[in-house]
Amino acid sequence: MKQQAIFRALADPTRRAILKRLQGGALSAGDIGAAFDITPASLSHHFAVLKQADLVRTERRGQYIVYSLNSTLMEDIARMVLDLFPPHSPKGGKR
Amino acid sequence: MKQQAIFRALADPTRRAILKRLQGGALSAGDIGAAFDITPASLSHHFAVLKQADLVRTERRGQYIVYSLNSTLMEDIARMVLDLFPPHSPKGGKR
DNA sequence: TAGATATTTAGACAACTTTCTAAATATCGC
DNA sequence: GCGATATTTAGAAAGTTGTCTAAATATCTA
Repeated sequence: MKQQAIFRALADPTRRAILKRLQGGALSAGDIGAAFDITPASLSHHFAVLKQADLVRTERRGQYIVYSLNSTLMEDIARMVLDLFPPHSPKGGKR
Repeated sequence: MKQQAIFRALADPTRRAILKRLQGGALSAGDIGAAFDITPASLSHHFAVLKQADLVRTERRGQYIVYSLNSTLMEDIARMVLDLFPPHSPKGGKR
């Protein structure tokens, strides 16, 4: 798990917005881009960063390339973040 | 809560290492810096970024300036991150 | 196969970051 | 108050990032 790639990917607001946009399900690059005032080329760059961090997965579907969240990473990421802070209630439990 | 400041602060490996170093308790700027091959001036810059994100607090103690984690932010940050991904098991439960 | 649509790659540029050295500020002990 | 120690501020250099335009690649439809 490339911690640095993940933190770096999350540092940009456009990329976080892309992730949010994908919460509803997979979308084509174009459909994602429709929400942003940015060129397709710039979008593509952000996708590359997200992909390198393995935060999104791609699948070509005919003419389109469809992006989806890699939500299996979620717990890892949460752990990564929590790991930066001292334990609250050391074992068993959240809450 | 300045989401952007927080994500930006976490994006740098030196700053994450500083946070880890503070897990054991408050330390002076110099004590923190002892672990890094970096000038005091550069360290100070990183402290400023962490402070701006409110991830650390400072207190002058005589000659020293003592840094400590603002761990009350921890849950907010975890939520911020998890918020980027779709809910796993919607209500009640973790695990 | 040709033209249209969707996306990425290449290359350039401005803005921001990380780092440095040098100088400024604050506090301590004498 | 002076000199020493601790930290920050200022200003500059090198590297990285986010954006753009132009061109390349892939797929669809006719």
